[in-house]
Amino acid sequence: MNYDQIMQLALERGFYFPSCEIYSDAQAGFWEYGPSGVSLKSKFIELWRRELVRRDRMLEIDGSQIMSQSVFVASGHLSSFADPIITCQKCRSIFRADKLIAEITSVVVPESAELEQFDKVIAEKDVRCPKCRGNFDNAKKFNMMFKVGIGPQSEAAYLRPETCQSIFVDFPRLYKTMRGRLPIGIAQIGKSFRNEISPRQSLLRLREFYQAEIEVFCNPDKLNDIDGFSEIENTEIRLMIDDTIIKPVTCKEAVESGMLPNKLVAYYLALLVEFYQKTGIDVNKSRFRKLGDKEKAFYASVAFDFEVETTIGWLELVACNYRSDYDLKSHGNVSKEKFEVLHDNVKVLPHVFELSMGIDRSLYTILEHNYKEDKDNDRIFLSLKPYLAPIHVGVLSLVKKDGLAEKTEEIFSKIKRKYDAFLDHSGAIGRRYRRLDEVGAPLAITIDHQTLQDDTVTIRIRDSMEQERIKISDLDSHITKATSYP
RNA sequence: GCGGAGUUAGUCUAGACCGGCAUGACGUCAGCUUCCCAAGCUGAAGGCCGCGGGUUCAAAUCCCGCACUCCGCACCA
Repeated sequence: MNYDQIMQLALERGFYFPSCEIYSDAQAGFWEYGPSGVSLKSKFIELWRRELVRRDRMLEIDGSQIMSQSVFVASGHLSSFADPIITCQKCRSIFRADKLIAEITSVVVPESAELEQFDKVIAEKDVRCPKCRGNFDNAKKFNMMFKVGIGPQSEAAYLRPETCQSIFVDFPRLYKTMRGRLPIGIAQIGKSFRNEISPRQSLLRLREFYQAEIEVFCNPDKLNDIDGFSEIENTEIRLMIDDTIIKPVTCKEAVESGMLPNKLVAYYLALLVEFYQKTGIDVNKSRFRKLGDKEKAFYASVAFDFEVETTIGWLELVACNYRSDYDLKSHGNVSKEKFEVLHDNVKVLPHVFELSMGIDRSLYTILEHNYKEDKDNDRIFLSLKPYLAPIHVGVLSLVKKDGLAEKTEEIFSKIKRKYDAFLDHSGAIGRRYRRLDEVGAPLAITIDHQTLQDDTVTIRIRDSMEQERIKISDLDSHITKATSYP
């Protein structure tokens, strides 16, 4: 399977498609989820809640997507999330001002300097376009945040570039009112917005995208004091340090050998792997890659990317950043709010370990890793985990006549509220099975002539194509058993 | 943003060099038939050929601009 086949399936079966596609001014980097995509996404999120939020007793919030300017002054995004750029007047090529100046003149102007400083150096040293020798326009800041104007005065605010800022901002209230105790995870699912220069590859690089973020607030002096560590100490993760080889190690070994800095980090990396295993992504094709200093985000002191292998290369699904006290300290300074909490009768400013998950990319990977070409049976099917399948069960009449259609509809209405069921009478039965296979429906029940006599139906299993006959009265428990979360 | 290649129905696609009724397949829908794995038959719907402009009696086709998609570069918390 490859990217194009997934794309075609996504378009044909209602997983996702370009936004505003009927208009020619549609912008790149915006995609919509269709019915199958929404269903898959909701189930993925429910699994995330089960395996991370509830398992670790995290607090989940739902914050605003538009946040005030001060938030991003404090977070550093206004200065650090923007690149100083210069445009060649002649060939319109764009360069990073600081990098080009450093390269040509060896004068170092910091990235966050005032724009006039770049212009000054460019004029003094006669810096010209390396491609065409043209002169440059004045330097500009390209900020990846979308700015919005609030109210009639258009006061500056921004669409959040990451969901975690509301978690930091809300931390004092949550900690007080929810009886917080370190370490504590606060989680959020929602949209983030980044003005990417060149969005690419549908769900993989979007300007508006879903994140599932977890910020673990912890006492920096107690990073090896983790209650649940024994639960995961034998969980195997695949670590890549120094961009060399991927080494499968248990979490216990990783901490003891110093590959991971502490038990807290190991614990959450393990939860992540256990979660992804249950999504049906092949974790044997995954790695935690330790980032070098140049690659890390401006706020991170230690960072691991959880990456998976796909047909278009390694894909980052989760950024795991040890943000230390960077965020709470700066929000404390800018807002004057107190972020210290009492832990074992000592006042501490918590540190933060972050798991920032890209949902859209995860969903793409689920599709790709589960896309199966079954040449023997001339079919394509998605071997999705039954609890993630957009449709749990197809409800089919073998033929429409002889009262079978009516009986089928009767059975369908009995289960349609509880399961994602799909009713289908039209065409040959084999064709209807194939359609269900392509959206990954794990089960199909078929109503035939025998149903009218003894109230039994056949139930077909997607992966094996085998069928068994069960009583209608057992249908509910059978489907529940087959489609419930692990 | 730069360079390259593209954009024709839900999906894939012929036609473009050489301007003249937009082709085929799959899929979809209805009916017949069959009755447990994409069978067959009949019929139907679905396109301002990415958008805008220009040349022309006439543009999917030639020219210009733009948008989008893909590849490479750059960028990427």
